[in-house]
Amino acid sequence: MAIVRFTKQRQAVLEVVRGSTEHPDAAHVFDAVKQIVPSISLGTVYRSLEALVQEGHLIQVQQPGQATRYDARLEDHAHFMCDACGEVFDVLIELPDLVGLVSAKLEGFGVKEARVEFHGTCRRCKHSN
Amino acid sequence: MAIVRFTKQRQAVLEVVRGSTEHPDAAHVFDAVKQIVPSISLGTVYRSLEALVQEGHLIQVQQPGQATRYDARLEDHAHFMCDACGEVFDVLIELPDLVGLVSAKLEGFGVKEARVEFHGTCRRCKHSN
DNA sequence: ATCGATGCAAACGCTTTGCACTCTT
DNA sequence: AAGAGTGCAAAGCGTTTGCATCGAT
Repeated sequence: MAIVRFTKQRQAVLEVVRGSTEHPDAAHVFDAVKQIVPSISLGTVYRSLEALVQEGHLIQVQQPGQATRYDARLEDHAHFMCDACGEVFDVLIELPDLVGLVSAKLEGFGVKEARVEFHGTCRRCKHSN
Repeated sequence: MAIVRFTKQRQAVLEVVRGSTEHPDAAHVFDAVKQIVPSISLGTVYRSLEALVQEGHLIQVQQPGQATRYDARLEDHAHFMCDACGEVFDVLIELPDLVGLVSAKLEGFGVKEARVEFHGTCRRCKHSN
């Protein structure tokens, strides 16, 4: 499903995610977008996010048992998830070529992507106890 | 929540996951366990799986937008998820020490775990088109 | 004017939970 | 006998979808 019409709703959704550093989920995007387009519905937020992901303008960040979050940072990167506060941090560090490593071993498989997700305690949570 | 009573339901749930190579989700476990304990309910399957995870007898495998799957293989390992058929494969390959790598860079963070998830096309799906 | 996008509300799938009852300990 | 575990059904939550209407092209 390609975006063929650039409505104010989709522009607003994209702006909100781009302007956020917190990897917002659909509900947070909804709240923020309402300030720009008060009449927007949650369904439209979901449809817009999906379209923007398909178009390659956003990526999804999944956290076990939580709502899908969205990230406007398109370069390949990992995420750190704080198990205490739930916050998600970008990990902008060059990692080894895992796809190459695994491709060599998984004969006949088409390995396209490696997603890396770190877990632990963030700086703030670690220091506040 | 520790398991303080080993009921036949929990034993059956653990046996089913241990005896499966397909990383079953709660519904699949439910279907299989019914052959052993016909009266079991889905709620009990969920509670048993949760307890077994807490106790360290099972781990969870999450696939974006899909039901949580369970894995009785306890050693640290990655997973390969086929984007075509949805099947999940264990990746039993020694990977670089990502936690150490990232710990050195994320000053003040307590990095405990790195989860690695490969995506692409499995052997069967790749060869059938 | 077309037909993709929207708003609304209902429905969905997975999971959790309240309650009375059961059965391991 | 105590209270953790069970079965059942209802509810919860994130997400999707049907439909009539709106509006970008």
